[in-house]
Amino acid sequence: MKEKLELLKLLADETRLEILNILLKEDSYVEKIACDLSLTPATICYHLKKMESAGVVNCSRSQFYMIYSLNREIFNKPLYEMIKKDEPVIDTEEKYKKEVISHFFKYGRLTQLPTQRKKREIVLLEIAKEFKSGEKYDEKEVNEIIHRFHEDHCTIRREMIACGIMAREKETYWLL
Amino acid sequence: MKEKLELLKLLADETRLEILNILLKEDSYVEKIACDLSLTPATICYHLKKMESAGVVNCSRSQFYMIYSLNREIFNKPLYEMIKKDEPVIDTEEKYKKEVISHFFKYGRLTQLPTQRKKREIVLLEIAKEFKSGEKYDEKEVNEIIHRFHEDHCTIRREMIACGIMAREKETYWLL
DNA sequence: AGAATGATTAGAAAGTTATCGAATCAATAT
DNA sequence: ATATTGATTCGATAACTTTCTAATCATTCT
Repeated sequence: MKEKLELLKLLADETRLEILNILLKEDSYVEKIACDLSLTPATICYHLKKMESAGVVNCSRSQFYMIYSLNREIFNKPLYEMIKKDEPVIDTEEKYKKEVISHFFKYGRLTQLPTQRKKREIVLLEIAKEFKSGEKYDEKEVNEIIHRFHEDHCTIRREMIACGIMAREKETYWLL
Repeated sequence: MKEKLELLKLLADETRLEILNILLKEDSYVEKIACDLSLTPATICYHLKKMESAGVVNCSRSQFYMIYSLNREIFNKPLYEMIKKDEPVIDTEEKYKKEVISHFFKYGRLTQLPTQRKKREIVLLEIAKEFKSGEKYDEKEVNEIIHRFHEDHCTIRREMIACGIMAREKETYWLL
């Protein structure tokens, strides 16, 4: 998206449009363009460098001169393509997680602990979001939090440890 | 050309692109857009009015709200169309004149006086360019000038009068 | 090597534009 | 009528961009 905006900004300048129209006819070089447009070479150089770094023009040295040429492919897109925001990339993994979660949770409660290991992990990680990373919890606190999701807090607590989501030492639990 | 530049300038702004993408999804109104983008209504209004006057969006009132919508046709052009300078309009009349002139003149001399009235007039007007408007010429001078184009200066001089390109009073000639 | 030529960069000045808060306008509802 | 709600306009400010001059760089020619 950012790149599209940059390209539009490049094109939205009278001098640069003039330069592009010159290059549309034939390749040219800094001094010549400067002369054509009655501007200083410094100014033309400024614009050409800007456009070069955006890939709009290319340049190559020939003897004394830096010959600039158009990268014409860029202009084939319809204008529509230039304004349309790219869709946020759909992460299939993320999508799958959402499906699993919406399948096993109803009204914020876990309906049943999945038997498939992968799904179970997703569900447990969802519950684990209720714990703060770095904080210590005693067993009673852990049970209370888990209980908000499901009756059988013992099984789930045990699974948390088994999956390596939480760790325990004596009576203290924390997120890994 | 100017209009194209104006349109490009309109599109080359992050906020306006955001607004356009909102309108791409559905029509909306000032306050809503302002809220979506975390900007003040004044700012959104500024952009919308700018785009409206360029014909990019349309607006219509509905109850309390000014509903803005996209004018989608604008975005169908390829980007190429946006940068290319419009060709200077080819005047077919002018083109025809050039053809006639290049057909009847060789190396600056009139090869033959066209018989077709229209063509004859074009040729005569071409010769008439050698005379200064507002200046008086005697017959000798007129003949001399015409002679540069053709042997038969008498016929041509007479035709000049007949076609209403020059006028004569006694021995004096002038351009009309 | 050094002179010449064209390109590039840096820094400064001038112009343009996006944004906001405040004031005003326009339509609706009480 | 008057209060309310949303839209618009105005004036000020801050940020950005174009352009220039002057200095520097890179290549070619003598």
